[in-house]
Amino acid sequence: MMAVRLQEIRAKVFDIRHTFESAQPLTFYAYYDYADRVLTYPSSKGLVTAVFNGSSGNCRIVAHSSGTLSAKEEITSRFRLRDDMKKIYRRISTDKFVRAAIKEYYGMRLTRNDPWETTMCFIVSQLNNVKRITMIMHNIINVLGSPIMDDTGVMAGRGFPNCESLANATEKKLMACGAGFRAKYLVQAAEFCTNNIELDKLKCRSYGKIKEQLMEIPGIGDKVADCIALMGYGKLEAFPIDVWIKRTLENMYFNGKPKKIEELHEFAEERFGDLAGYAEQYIYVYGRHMRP
DNA sequence: ACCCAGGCGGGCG
DNA sequence: CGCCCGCATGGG
Repeated sequence: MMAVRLQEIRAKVFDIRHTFESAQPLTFYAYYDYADRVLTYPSSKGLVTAVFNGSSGNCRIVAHSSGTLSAKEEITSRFRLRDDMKKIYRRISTDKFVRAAIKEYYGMRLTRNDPWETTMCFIVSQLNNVKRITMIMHNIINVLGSPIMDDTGVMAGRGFPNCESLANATEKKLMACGAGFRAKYLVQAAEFCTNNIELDKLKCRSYGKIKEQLMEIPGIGDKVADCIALMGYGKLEAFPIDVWIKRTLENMYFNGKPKKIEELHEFAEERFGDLAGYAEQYIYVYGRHMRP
């Protein structure tokens, strides 16, 4: 029996529950036990497990992972624990509404995710709900994912299938996973990425360039491209505008008057600048919480 | 039975 | 261009 190497991380202004409930890619394929506070998820290099303890924004994390991966670095990066939340809150607290959202969801972080996984997650998300998105992602992983071994060589789970695997999967197989009309987009996007573009190589590009490239991929439009830029590439200036954000912005800032997506992008950029993505995530969860 | 869900692509005026 | 429609499917 091999000794499991545990690593400890301490973080301020971090709430795993708020983060996990905020409908980011992790929500769709990780497993979080609310009673035991244990999070388990497959990453590209192995299976990661972490236990979260703490309250009022102070968090103590004990993590370990299979393979060569450093659990500490993985968790720190995945949950953006190097971000200075106090500073971010100061910057985006432009009004009462955002301040209330921060108070309600204090410690919620944006997460960093693999660009390809994020792409699939948000194609699946269109005209869909979180519960079903989660179900579909799990099905895709179980049917097409590659095995991940634990330290003793036993299969502990499956990792997200790469774009070649999905390009070779049939639309029918993805329909069987519950993807519905999005199955076609998933296969087309996988084929496109296999043949025309290497998503990891976009990491060093600017937000604008990344969004432009992503929108070349079939099944990806303005909103999904911004989600991928934000949560897959960590571009904090991205501001995805879905029906909820649109409705909330119109209600909170425009007296309920309908606005075009383009106008709302300009509004967000001007108001929240290069931290618009954080503002969006707080407005999103709070807007849904306040459901009209 | 109906309506909705973190949109997108295609077709039409 | 801008607008409108269909798209699969499970849960309220």
